[in-house]
Amino acid sequence: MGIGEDIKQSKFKSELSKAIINILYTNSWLSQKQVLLFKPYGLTTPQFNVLRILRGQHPKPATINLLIERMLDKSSNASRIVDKLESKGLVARRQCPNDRRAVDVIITSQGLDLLARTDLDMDRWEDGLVSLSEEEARQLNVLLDKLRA
Amino acid sequence: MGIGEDIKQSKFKSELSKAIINILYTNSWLSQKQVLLFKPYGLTTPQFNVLRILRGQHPKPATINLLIERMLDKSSNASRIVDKLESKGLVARRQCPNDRRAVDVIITSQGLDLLARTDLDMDRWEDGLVSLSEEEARQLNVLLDKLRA
DNA sequence: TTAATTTAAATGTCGTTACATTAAATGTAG
DNA sequence: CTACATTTAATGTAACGACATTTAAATTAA
Repeated sequence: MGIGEDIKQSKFKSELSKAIINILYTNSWLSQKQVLLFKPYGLTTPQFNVLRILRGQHPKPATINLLIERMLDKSSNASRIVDKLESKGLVARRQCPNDRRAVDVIITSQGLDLLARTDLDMDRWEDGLVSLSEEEARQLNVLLDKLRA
Repeated sequence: MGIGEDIKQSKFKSELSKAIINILYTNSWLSQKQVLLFKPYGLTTPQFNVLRILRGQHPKPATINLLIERMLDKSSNASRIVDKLESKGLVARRQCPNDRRAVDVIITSQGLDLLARTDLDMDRWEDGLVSLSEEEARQLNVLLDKLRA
């Protein structure tokens, strides 16, 4: 179903303005699916994303600033997301030895375990999105990158 | 700049998983720009979207349910968005004559005026996104629609 | 070295979102 | 008709986000 039927809007000013709405709508569509995916693990999407960044760094720590820099949604509050993850024992905070202002955040083995379990679901979910070929996905990436240029 | 550099992630599991992240990231990029666009008019993005739906219906009214159905982000609370718009005099509520449970929401002339002024800014902003040709935007729409299929 | 500036993270706040519940009107089955 | 279920919108709430402020440490300049 095209974006037109999805939001019941029959005409658009241009393909570009349609594409902008299409991206916002597709984002909402994807996000909704992700929320459902993470919910059984007691994770919100931002929490999941932070955990993934920390796993990418592992065994090196990440500072809060590094988390902010890499988060998809820059506006969310990294400090409080780390609070939540820490209270669940999924990450640990330590004072950064080089710079006492900074905080080293590392993913715990519990955090790694949890992510490992979500991996299976994530893979299954992405495999379910068979509607795009690898080449089409590549093309989509090119166009999105170009849009932001 | 490609998504890889933007979020400092060098490798992705597949082009598809990269595309998913790319959509989420591009959404965040677009949303941020929209927030700045609407701010001078004292509108949030959901408020703006509801106003646009109401203008699309004008002079017919829309029920709350119709707004929910057409909103890009289904999870936001249409009733309270209408509260905000009503308190600013941009929309008006009337009881629906056919069904007394339902509420007819219409955009006021003030609301139409405000939207007319934002139109200029919206056009200018979209015209600023010259990075994609009409054909490329069309292709982007095809790929996004296909992804959601 | 001291004072001023910048940087990192945490916190306070206010509005919004997400989700469940409520209230009222309508629809439906017995 | 009556009772029960469904639908429509509004509301209560707890958590989250956006954004300014604060606190502490590091950097820079005088």
